[in-house]
Amino acid sequence: MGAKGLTKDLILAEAVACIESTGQPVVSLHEVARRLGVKTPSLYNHIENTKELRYEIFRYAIDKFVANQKAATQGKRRDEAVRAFAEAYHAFAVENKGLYRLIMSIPSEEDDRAKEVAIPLLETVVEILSDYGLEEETIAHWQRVFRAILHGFISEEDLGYFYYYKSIDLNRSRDIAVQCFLDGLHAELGDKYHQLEE
Amino acid sequence: MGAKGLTKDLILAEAVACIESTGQPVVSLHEVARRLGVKTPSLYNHIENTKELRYEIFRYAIDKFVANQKAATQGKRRDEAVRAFAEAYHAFAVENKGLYRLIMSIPSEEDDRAKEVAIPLLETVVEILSDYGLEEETIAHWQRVFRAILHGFISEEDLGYFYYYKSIDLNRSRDIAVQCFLDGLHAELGDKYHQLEE
DNA sequence: CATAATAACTAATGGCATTAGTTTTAAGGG
DNA sequence: CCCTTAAAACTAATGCCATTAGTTATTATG
Repeated sequence: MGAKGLTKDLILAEAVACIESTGQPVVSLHEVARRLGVKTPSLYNHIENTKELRYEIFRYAIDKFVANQKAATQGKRRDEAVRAFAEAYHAFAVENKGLYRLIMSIPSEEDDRAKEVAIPLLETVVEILSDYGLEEETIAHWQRVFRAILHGFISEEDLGYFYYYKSIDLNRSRDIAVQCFLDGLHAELGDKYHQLEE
Repeated sequence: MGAKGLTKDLILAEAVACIESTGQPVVSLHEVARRLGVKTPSLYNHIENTKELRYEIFRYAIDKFVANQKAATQGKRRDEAVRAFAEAYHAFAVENKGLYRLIMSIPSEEDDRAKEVAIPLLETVVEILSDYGLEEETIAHWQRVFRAILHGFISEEDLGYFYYYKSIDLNRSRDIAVQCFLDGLHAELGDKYHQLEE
């Protein structure tokens, strides 16, 4: 029915491409329209406004992130899964800077829809920690600790706050952080830890 | 010389007030001018542009943050200082949401000036960790771990990503995170830890 | 009191989001 | 195969904001 065959998916794809190429979590309709060879107002036939587009990109980003994390931890359990998760998390954030930044800038600004979308991300962590046989409340705490470490590290690194001591290996620091988390988790487990490892 | 006695400091103060009241890390010149009862272009007699104003606010925010952290850890050492630092860090981020967000959004975007300004923030952490008698490289790693945990936690909390399991105490999670860090640090110290505690 | 420096202003431009209203396109019925 | 019609894409316009150029007003100082 239309003229140039513009669709919501095409707009989304172009917006994502834009975000990925700039590394910025934002993109203007102007820019997306320019890249698609249409005028800005034409986009409004397919999307509500920038906020909705942002939300759609957010959903896409979460899906991609979750898939990435699931693939990385597939078939792994406990410490091995934790380490793989951390590794994949960092790699995703580095390779998809714009999308990761978007994921980490949306929820507070948007309505509760965004929070719903992000649940699977949380679940990937909870699933791994569930394998340690901890109580649900304990898992809730440690899942927060784990995510705080992962996001905090990549965020500070991305911001340039780990720029000092630049001769000192960042990957080594990250390994220490992850090991610190694992040691803490093992301590929480107490005797149960050794039973698990048998 | 002037007409209404506008100064850079007045503009800065109003911009800060604006950021604090909205909790957002950004403020428009329009808004600042309106609150000061002048027209937007008048601001340009005192500042270069929005970027420079942002930079000035950033400096102010860092100063306030560093003062807050120094005051909180004054006279304390090692674990006690670490815990006080963490507590004060969280309190600052909660009570000065706009400024904290600004601190955590600037460096990567701005030029290297911003990185310089942020050094004292790093130093407050390094000073505390220096008390453990670790090698400089080890301090560099653990300082990164500590800051990652602190920022990661407040950031996820602020974003609403700790919204799930909302019945489970956030402060308890934070205590676990800080204790996890301390345990990791103690393990790094090995035998030296017990010597320090004597 | 006059002047020069500077503050603050008005006017204007350009980028972007958004809306209203118009034209174009193409799908489907006759 | 054409003609209708609904949706797509467009033009025009508004509003918000940053920024610049050029003008007016103020005040310190000679």
